[in-house]
Amino acid sequence: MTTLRDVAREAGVSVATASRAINGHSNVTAPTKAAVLAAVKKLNFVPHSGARSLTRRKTDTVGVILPDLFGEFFSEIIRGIDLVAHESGMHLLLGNMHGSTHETAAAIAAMRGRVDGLLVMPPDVKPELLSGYLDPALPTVLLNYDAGSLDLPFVAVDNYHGAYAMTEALLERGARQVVHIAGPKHNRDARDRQRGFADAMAKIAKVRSPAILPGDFSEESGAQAARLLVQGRLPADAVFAANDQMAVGLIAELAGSGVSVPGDIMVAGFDDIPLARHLNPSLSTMQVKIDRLGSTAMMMLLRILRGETLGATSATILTPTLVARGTTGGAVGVAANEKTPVVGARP
Amino acid sequence: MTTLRDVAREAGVSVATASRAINGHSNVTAPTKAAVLAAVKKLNFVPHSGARSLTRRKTDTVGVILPDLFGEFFSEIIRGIDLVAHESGMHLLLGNMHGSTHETAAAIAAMRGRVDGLLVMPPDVKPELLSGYLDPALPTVLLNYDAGSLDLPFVAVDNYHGAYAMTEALLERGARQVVHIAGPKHNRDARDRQRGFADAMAKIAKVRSPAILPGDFSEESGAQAARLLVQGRLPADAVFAANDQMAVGLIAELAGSGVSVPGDIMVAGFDDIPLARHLNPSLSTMQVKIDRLGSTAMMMLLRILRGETLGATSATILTPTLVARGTTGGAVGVAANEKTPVVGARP
DNA sequence: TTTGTTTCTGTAACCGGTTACCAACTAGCT
DNA sequence: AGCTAGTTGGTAACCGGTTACAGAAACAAA
Repeated sequence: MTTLRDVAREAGVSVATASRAINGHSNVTAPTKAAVLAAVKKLNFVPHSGARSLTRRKTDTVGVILPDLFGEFFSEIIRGIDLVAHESGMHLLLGNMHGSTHETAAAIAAMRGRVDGLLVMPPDVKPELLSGYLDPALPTVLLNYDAGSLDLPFVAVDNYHGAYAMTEALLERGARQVVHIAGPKHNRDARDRQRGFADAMAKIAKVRSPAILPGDFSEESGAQAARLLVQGRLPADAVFAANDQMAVGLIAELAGSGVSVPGDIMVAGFDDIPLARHLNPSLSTMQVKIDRLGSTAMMMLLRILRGETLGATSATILTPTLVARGTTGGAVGVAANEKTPVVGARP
Repeated sequence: MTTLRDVAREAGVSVATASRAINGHSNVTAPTKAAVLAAVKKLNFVPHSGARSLTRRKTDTVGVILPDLFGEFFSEIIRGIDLVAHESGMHLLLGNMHGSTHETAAAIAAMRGRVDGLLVMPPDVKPELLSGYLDPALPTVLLNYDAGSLDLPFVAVDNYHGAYAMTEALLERGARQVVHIAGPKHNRDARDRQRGFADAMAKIAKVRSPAILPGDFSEESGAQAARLLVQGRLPADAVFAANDQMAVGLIAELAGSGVSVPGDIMVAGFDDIPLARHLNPSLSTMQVKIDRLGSTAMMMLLRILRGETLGATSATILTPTLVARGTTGGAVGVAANEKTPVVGARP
């Protein structure tokens, strides 16, 4: 393990000079600099980032704390973050709270001294608890979490208006009896989507208490909802699932029961997972550009780290866009402009 | 920012004692320890991991260097790694070479002093170059890369035998003229799969030079192969695509041209991406348990870090398993035991 | 009381860099 | 030559922890 002292000795200069030569400071003569760089090459010296960040009080790393790593949602977020981070020469330190609220505190604490800033996605953590975990001295941007009372910058998805818009679209397509499959009760996204649905039904269709079936975002819970629908003979001409996964399970089960989609029942989801466009018929859904969630948050964090103040942009809300496809009779098959992009080195 | 000295002063002890009390060393009296811990709580002290790892010469972090972050392949690898890392209290530092061979060196160098070990996936880097980039003092396990001459531990997928087995299965199903859609020329996985295909054709069907269409792992290149097939009137009763993505593109295009799958042509892929089972008909493929790739590599790295020697297990090869589904006439629809698992907090 | 042993705590060096501050040297000028 | 201004490079302190070593305190034995 060669250190800076080794390089300095080899080049016949002091450690200070060696450091300055390597970091391109001006006060080093050309020959001295050359000698140092030669020594660096000869000894194969690579600076020790840990030591460097200790003195510089900068790690060039941001911590990313996610509730889980399962599925394409998180990989897209990470990709979005990485895209921006990479441009600025930042590294990503991954922290995973593995679904446990308790581990959130540990994950955040473990980041101290390792990162310059934090990107945290704490879906199930109560705001008052969260603020206790966070270090006020460490710049933090929240992911997919409306900070509300806390005045922390955040990026979130407008689940409410997205659900409202989708419900509206279903009604416009002629649906009268729209059933909603809800997500987990404690989940904010799920609750907002349900509210958007209910409000749209009340305002537009003048339906006071629309049918809402329970679900937990899993495919299986979608299938279960389908069974309830069919066996319970619940009158419905459209189903709006709180996420695509459940819509997928629902459709498969409906097909098994001989119910035609969209002929008998229209179906809509939320998220636009890649699978959505490949279903037959393809799934209508609210498209959330998940990578944007990550890249936007990262950009905000970078601005904070540069000392800028965010002002109004400290609360960024991304609006999902409606994608009408086959399950609402909107389009059939895979549209030409909807191919998935080339996937780098994916074997 | 409270430091250990602050805590020591508050508790009226020396920094050494404070450090020992916090780290649970035995040689601290109960009252002293209590005083220190009280000070820790009062000042809200969190140890600075950067400083700590400098002296301990241990970072409790492993670097993960991937060629890209796009798609479910990488997220599954990361998840597999994290699963094992988390159990051992290890953190993950993400490095992305963004497809550029040149950046590989930079990404690896940037890890020095930040990590205890490295997990590297360098699909397009030549072995002789790679060994130049790597620091022999830093324990490293290669992902999805047969180290060959280099004697580095690695985990790889047996692409050759997987492709062989799939080709064999197609022939057993009655196919006579199997066409292969190859992956990128420079890609090792792609080449191995092609070899497996060609060898199976030669050995089993006694076909010397079977038809091989070019591809690049993208959906679009699968569609293009379909066009070649249909317009070029290439005689074929089965197509084996080097990955699922291409199979997906192929099937969509064939359907558009009125070719029935598996009626006119059987189709098989490789990887078993989640989409595969949801297609209609569902896609027959070689299942690669991608998360296992990551978790196996991480376990190997942990053993090295603990000072164990890997011996024979230093080269681990994962065998893909054949999943016969609809596109080879194997099964129709989604089998009951093939539902995707519940997806944590995915909104 | 003195000595030996054990147990606890403090001092200071160290991890591997960065950088403030100062000394030495060069060059330019009177 | 003598003096100042401007460079260049060295010494040493520092980042925030850990830990080897030594010294102090407590207690038992002689």
